[in-house]
Amino acid sequence: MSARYLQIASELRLAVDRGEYPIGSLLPSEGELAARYGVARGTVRQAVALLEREGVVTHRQGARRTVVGAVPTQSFAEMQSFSMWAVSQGHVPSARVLHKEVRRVTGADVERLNAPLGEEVLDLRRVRLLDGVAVMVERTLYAGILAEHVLAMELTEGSITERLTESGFVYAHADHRIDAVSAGVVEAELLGVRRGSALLRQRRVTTSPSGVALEWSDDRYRADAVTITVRNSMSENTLARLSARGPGRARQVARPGPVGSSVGVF
Amino acid sequence: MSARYLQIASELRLAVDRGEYPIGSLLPSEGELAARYGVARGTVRQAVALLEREGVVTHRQGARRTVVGAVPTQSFAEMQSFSMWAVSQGHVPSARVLHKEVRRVTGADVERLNAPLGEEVLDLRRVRLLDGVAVMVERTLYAGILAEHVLAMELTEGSITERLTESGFVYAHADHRIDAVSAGVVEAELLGVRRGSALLRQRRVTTSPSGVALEWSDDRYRADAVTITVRNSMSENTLARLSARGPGRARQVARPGPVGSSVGVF
DNA sequence: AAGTGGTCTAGACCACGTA
DNA sequence: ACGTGGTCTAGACCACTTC
Repeated sequence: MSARYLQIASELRLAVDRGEYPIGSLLPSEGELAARYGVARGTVRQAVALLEREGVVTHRQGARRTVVGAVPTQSFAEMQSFSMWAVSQGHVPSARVLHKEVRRVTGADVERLNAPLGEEVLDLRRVRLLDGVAVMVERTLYAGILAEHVLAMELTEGSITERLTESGFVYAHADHRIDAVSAGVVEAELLGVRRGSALLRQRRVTTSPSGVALEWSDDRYRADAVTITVRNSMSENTLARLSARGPGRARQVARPGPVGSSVGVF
Repeated sequence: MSARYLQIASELRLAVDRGEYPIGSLLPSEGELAARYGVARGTVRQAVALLEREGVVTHRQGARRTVVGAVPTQSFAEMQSFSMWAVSQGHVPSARVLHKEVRRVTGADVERLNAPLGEEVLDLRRVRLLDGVAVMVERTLYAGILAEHVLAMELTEGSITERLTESGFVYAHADHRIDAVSAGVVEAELLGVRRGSALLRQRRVTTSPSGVALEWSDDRYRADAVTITVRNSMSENTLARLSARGPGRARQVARPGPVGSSVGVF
């Protein structure tokens, strides 16, 4: 049986979805909820803290919590895996392999993917399709410990992440860097768009619970295929906006180079 | 004086930055920290929970927490305000006003900005500059209650958000939708890039603690000017990836339209 | 088996918002 | 002034990891 505070959070979440607590209305007080569910106030606080992190309610010290609505956040796994995401959205995902190679991390990888120089990795490049339409080109470097597992898999369908999870690898953390790039010749061809058109790029480093990096990836989406959403709040911010040419304190944006040029071969 | 758990979190964060707890090392146990700081274990748990949400440490039930490193997250205010962000990064922000008008929300706004039809708003469009270079075009709709305050301000420098905060308006929540678009003729001209080149678009709805929307905005950055970063974890996810043409369950991506076309007049 | 984090209790006092 | 959330205590038991 799951923890009591998770049950309470679920019940409250459902009640919000059902419209029992309409958007803009106030949640009952912690004391009242504690009495209603027969638990200590601390347990209720765990439940509402969870809803707050999910963006369902807000807090203002001294006043009751306000319902701000249900949010379309996804599980960590769905954010990590294109396949799992696609299935959860009712689409049929697939892939076409472009390149597959075990090698060591080079200088170019360090810059592009933040991967540590010299590490042995599996370099996998694929085109990803949604209901048969190419929407993304991805390049993923899998850490050495994952390489043999991935190499043994069918790579054109199903979720690599899901199968790695079943093999006992746990993904715990991910850092995402999101920006826009222009499609190069190769990408334009693969995605069926014009050269130079806008792509949404998501670069990601995923780590295990003990902090070991498992994957470095560079995904480039057709601009019309996806939108990434983030919700943040005063009490909770995992977002940052960075100058593209270095983390601040410098004048590096003072004279930007030409924009709209090709980003080269993917 | 700030809360004890915040002090403890700060001390631990500094200790990590100083290298006292190197990346990959284990944090002392909760019991030990409680003894060291002379507080109850619950207080220590509040502190480490904060560090966990910030992405500094991970958790694994039964094992000590692992240090995964310091992260460049920004305050909520810095994410909300271009000016405050720029200053914090060591740049000089400024703005040029393109359009300023009090009017009612139209159908086009609803689609573009998720604003409620018919609401009275201040429509402000500006070009934003970093150290004198145009890097972003923004369109912001300010809720009626903010309009008179904003109209009374100097709009070419300084932070509107900051001044509204000083006037007592509190920003508590923000929903961000991030994608890539191609520069239209007007945007290309304003930003000094080629027509059709990639822009990073960030659309945002900001709400007060009581859930009332204060601002709807559409910011379009030169692709070479900024990167947005997000950190998420298994226990904490505020991220979602959406099909651009509706929230899933549909076949709407099956036959995407032409990509790379102009997005029209900003 | 021992250590550690996860959950929960029952109570206390303080800071803030509302009226 | 009162209600409500924010913080903190001291102790308990369980689930999981590690040895």
